[in-house]
Amino acid sequence: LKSTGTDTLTGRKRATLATVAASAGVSVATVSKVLNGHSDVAPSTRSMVEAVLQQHEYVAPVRRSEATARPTVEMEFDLALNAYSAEILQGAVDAAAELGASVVVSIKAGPDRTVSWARDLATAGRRAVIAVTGELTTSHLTALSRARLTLVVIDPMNLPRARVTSIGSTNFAGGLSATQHLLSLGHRRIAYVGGPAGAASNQARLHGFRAAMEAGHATIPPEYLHTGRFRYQDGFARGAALLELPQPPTAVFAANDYTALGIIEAARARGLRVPEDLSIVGFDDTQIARIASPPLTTVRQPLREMGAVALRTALRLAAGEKVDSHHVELATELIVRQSTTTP
Amino acid sequence: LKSTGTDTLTGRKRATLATVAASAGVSVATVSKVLNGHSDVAPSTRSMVEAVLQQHEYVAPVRRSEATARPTVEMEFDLALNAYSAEILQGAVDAAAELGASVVVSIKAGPDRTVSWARDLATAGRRAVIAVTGELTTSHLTALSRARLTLVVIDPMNLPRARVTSIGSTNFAGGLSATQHLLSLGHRRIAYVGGPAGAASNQARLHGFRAAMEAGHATIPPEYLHTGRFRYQDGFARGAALLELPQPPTAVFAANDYTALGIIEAARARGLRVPEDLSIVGFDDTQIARIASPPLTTVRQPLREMGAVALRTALRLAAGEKVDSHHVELATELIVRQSTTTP
DNA sequence: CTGAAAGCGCTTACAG
DNA sequence: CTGAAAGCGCTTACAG
Repeated sequence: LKSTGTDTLTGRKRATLATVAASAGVSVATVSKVLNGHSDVAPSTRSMVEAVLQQHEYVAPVRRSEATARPTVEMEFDLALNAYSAEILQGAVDAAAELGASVVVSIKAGPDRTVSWARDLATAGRRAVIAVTGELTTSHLTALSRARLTLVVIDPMNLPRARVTSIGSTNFAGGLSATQHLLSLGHRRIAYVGGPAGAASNQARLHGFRAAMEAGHATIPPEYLHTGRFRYQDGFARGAALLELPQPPTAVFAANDYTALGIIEAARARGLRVPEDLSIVGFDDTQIARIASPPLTTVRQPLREMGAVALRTALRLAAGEKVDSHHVELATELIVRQSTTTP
Repeated sequence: LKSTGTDTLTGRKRATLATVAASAGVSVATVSKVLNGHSDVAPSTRSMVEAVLQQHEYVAPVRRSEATARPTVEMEFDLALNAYSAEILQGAVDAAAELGASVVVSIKAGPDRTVSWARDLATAGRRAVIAVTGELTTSHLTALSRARLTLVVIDPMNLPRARVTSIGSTNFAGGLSATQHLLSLGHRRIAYVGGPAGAASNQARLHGFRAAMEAGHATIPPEYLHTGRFRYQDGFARGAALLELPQPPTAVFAANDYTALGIIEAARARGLRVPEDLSIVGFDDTQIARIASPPLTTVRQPLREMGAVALRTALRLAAGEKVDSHHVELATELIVRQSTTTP
């Protein structure tokens, strides 16, 4: 006859009003009033009860309507939304629609994730959290696991040591094919304008670049190697610096499309033509690659599909199913447009 | 001691398992099993009970957590997500975060909205729906009003005759200032590459263009007027056509940024330089305007703020508050960058 | 301001 | 396959 109240994922019992009341030395009724913000509770009692609720990690019970009807996943973006986020989100929303699920969008605000943040999400009935391109901190992970929320990360900035499920793409292969493309056109002086030195995706792209250059017996002068933050401004500034060099590159591999567009503009501002005077390859194949002038040769990341896979994986994990692999890498593909030609 | 179970909005009693069981002539236990998909129910009983549930419009009880903690708004985009949607969404999500609300993203899939679609949203606990740049059909409105859901539209394609709350921007003033800018640079041969002929925002921009041209005593040859669908390809195709003309324009006002980028590329593909050989003004000031090559002179719509205002208005209306006006227009502003110069 | 107690809406182990 | 009944977790009118 008893309902266990057991959390399916962790096996730990969920705190009930009764638990909390006993622990706080008050009646269940009083705890209920505190939870509902009723005014007829002494301030001192209220704060004491609130502390005990915290301590027991009380979460409102999940109703069937929440539990079955429309699973909801929180998709959290680290930065302002843009064409890149839009593609990933599109994939997740499409996949959710197929499964009858919902996607809530949020944008990381505070400096770091707190336990109460995660608990609020659990209370609001979220099944899982998908973090996009975020930096995974220990507090982030702790908060989520305390709240018993499933986490899936897309293209994380750092590779977490804990066993976190992540979705990425074949960045090394992408860097390799972008560079091989430039080499095969006859370029030898090729620069790389990358992302943050610590970013996992940037490292993989850089190593792909290096591997192709070595295989092609092309040297990389140190002044051809730049880091950045995946932004247009980085491309503009680094691109300008590269073009000032006594021996400027004839081609640049940019670590993403925004950076590539910045380099295009740096070239245009100096009266140089792309691709005649400078070839540029980007990375991502967001919408901006197609509408750039000239249209950008770039390495396609299947962003929509990454969003879709993340959503499906998150839901599967939240339902207690196993997934084959804790890290999935989808294939990248070189898309040749008009920003590259022979030197 | 009784809890009313009354729907606060309609005053109608919500059906409970007991109601349904009595009506179906079975026990409460059986209804519960049907709802939870347990296997120990005869198929005939199951389908009969399901029919009665339907008929009584049974909805699972709403928990405190759903009812108070986090109001949720459904934001529905008519087309695939892009840089434009991203800006609006960003504004809505930021405003929601301030109010402790959540934004669920969906993308219009089917040809038209059904009553069950709206009821599903109500069942899932949505407080309101925000429709972005959609075409408002009667069935859309009927479905929402039947489900007693608040609707706010952003930049709708058609001006609904019913009293719908809508958020837009000063498109006429924007079209005017874009054109005045080109005229003041000395241009006389100015073309307009617009959106759909029936789109309200396009009409207002076109009339702003016309008003400025008339005031400046500049004539508009009919072949300088084009419609489109706000897409890059439209700009590319129409731009190419304009440049083929025996008497090509020296400047083009494009009805949005995507169209403007298409025109830039059409010019570049013909060996023309922007702005030296052709000046171009866009509309929206999405991120792509800043990263275009050259950076695009454009009319800024405060897209983020439009998203924020829509969200706040939707929540206010859903809470039963009155709003001052059923149509709000936020101010546009000309942003001069590098795609315009003297002819 | 507090809590005992009634009650609500739902679920479930079990008897038939 | 069905339902009476125990029970869970929560809320609330009311007595003190």
